[in-house]
Amino acid sequence: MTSPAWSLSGSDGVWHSVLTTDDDLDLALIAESGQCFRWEELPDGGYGAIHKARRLTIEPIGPGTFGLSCDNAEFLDIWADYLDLNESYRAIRERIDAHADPFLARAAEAEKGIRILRQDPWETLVSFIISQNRNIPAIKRSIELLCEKAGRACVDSQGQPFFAFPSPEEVLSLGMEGLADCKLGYRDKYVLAAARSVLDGEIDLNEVADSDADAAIEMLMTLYGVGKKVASCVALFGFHKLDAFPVDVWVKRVLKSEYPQGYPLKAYSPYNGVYQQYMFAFYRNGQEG
DNA sequence: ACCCAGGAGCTGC
DNA sequence: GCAGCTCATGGG
Repeated sequence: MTSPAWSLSGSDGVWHSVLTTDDDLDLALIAESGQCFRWEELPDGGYGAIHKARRLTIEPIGPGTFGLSCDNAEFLDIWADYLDLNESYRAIRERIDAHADPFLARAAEAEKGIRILRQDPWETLVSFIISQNRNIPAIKRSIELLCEKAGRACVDSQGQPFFAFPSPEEVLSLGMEGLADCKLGYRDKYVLAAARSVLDGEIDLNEVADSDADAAIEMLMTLYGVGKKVASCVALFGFHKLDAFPVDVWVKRVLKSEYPQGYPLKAYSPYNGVYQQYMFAFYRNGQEG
């Protein structure tokens, strides 16, 4: 390993800790990437990110510099891993050959700063089951309702209350009646079934974690209400299988318009999921840049 | 009013 | 097997 592309300093009088990095890190692009549903934009340009039973406030305060609401110890323990800071996304971008694939090069340049967060597998599974057939505001609303209804009440270091994502037990104990308040529509039975499958051991999330992208997707697809698209998203965002390549309507458009001869999945392994994120964002954001 | 978003479950080949 | 339907649901 080379030396990390990031470092921490102590309190600057305003923030508890300050992160400095020269790798790709754009909070707005991550928040809008569709991979996470519990990031909230704050009035001062920062973001509040909820992960398990913790909440981080992070705000850009200069080039490659970010103010943090946590201390160094918590950042090293939790958030450096969550933000996947030990992976160089610049290096992943630089593998793209701009002559061979000018479109991907353009997309990656326009969307550089996206990272694949290391989110909780169970939370990601339920979130993407909820996501099917819906837009992001609707997904966020349902997830918040589910957390309020079944998650543990928590308070962050600044005294702000929030709810943790409910465990499989907590979801199961809600039952169909409790889930009805979460505006899940017909997906309620899928969410309940996922909780049962995890608790029954019908699916072993640790085994999914130990598998490669294709095997992980296959296992996830055995769950009721989980098809290939949702399984690929869960593999990529919940199990950090960077080679998983979710195909949704936007990516279908990309493949049809930009790669009529076929997309070189083999050549881009094991980073297909990262490149998918650039292309997805580039098309969805209207191919600016 | 209308369009958008994935998966299940069916039909017909 | 697999292509092509229909259904269920909530938000913009």
